[in-house]
Amino acid sequence: MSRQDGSHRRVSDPAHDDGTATILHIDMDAFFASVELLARPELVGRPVIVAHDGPRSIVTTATYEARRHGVHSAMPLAQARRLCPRAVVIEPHHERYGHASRTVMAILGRFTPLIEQVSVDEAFLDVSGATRLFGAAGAIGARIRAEVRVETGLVCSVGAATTKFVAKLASGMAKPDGLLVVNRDETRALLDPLPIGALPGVGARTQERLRGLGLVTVADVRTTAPQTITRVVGDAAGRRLIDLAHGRDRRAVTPRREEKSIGHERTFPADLDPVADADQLRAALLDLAERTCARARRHGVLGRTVAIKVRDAAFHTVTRSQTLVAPTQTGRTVFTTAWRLYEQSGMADRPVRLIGVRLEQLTGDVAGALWSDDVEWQATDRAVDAVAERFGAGAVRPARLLRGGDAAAGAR
DNA sequence: TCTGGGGTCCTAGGACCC
DNA sequence: TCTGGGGTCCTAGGACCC
Repeated sequence: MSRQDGSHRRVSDPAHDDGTATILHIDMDAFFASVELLARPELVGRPVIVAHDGPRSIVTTATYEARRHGVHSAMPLAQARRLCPRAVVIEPHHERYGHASRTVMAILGRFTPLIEQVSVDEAFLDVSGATRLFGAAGAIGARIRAEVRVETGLVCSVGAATTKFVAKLASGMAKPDGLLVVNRDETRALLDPLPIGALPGVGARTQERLRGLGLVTVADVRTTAPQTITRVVGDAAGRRLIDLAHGRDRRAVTPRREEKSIGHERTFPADLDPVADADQLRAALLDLAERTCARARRHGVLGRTVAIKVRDAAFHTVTRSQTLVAPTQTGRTVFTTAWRLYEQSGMADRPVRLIGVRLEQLTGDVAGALWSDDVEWQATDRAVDAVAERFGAGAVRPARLLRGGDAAAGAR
């Protein structure tokens, strides 16, 4: 293994890279926070937290200065503030992240078309066909890091290995601002001592269950009888875990994956009373349905199943879904279905903390929509989309949302 | 400490069909 | 009259990831 670490200006040893690593994982460091610092350079070196500032917010990203105080992603903002009172909290700007992300992905595209973007700040590259032009994976990783830094002012870490899983592991170990190449014959030695939580798919629950079997490290998983493991974590998960523990991971880098569902959800700043705040609740659900469908239309997909999610004051969460006779991308239809599901959910008499809508079973078959009974709304939706395109989303909104006014808008 | 919002995948039971 | 097994679809919930 060879590590290039920005802070020490150590250059990775090209002789170490034996060419067996052909998959790269690129992961931006503290992405949202770093993008914000580009616009606020005076904050560089200070603890910075990116979070929407609400009573129930969580930390989206924190700079390493803030992380040193124990702040991390998904932590309640209130707690983060206690841990690091001096931290500057910045409101997220998703358009900026999207823009930076596209710039980074374009840089990656110079090396291979085989790019699988996992999220705004993360991607896998299969460079097996690019080494003749650009050298081994380690060399490509180093170039990517340099070009990203020069052209965006942002820092990323890169892992290279023979499989996706190990490449991702390597980028994580290289952080911050590093590069790590793991050759094939180094894989087992790297994996064996790691805690089982390092395996993708092993979260808190699974870790607990495996610990109940006395399994602590990846080596433990590798050397345990498969049935023992599948018995506690299920068939599919168990088999995958064992494979990963052996360093086996046949998942290919797949450039475009089709989306399976689209949805929106909202947590209210304070719980809504099902009776007194019924209008607000309806307005919120309609807004979520409209936004979900606007996105579906933009993506050219329809959903056959409408699903809702309701979370009560006690954080108890329930989902309900209904499959329609014909797929839809019409806000009105999704809203009516969703509202009915809510009323029948058994949650309709309790204070609501969160409500959400999701379109599932997506199909690109627009012809299917001709059979649906919401034809008359389709023209309206198209008109709304056209105005939104010219004047920005929110220029046209259903009357119900205006009436309830800024209660609904303010909940965002 | 008090828990966001966007998703994916898996499991399990029941309905229904052959 | 009671009882198969397999396959597919639908629904609910849970775990997990970024």
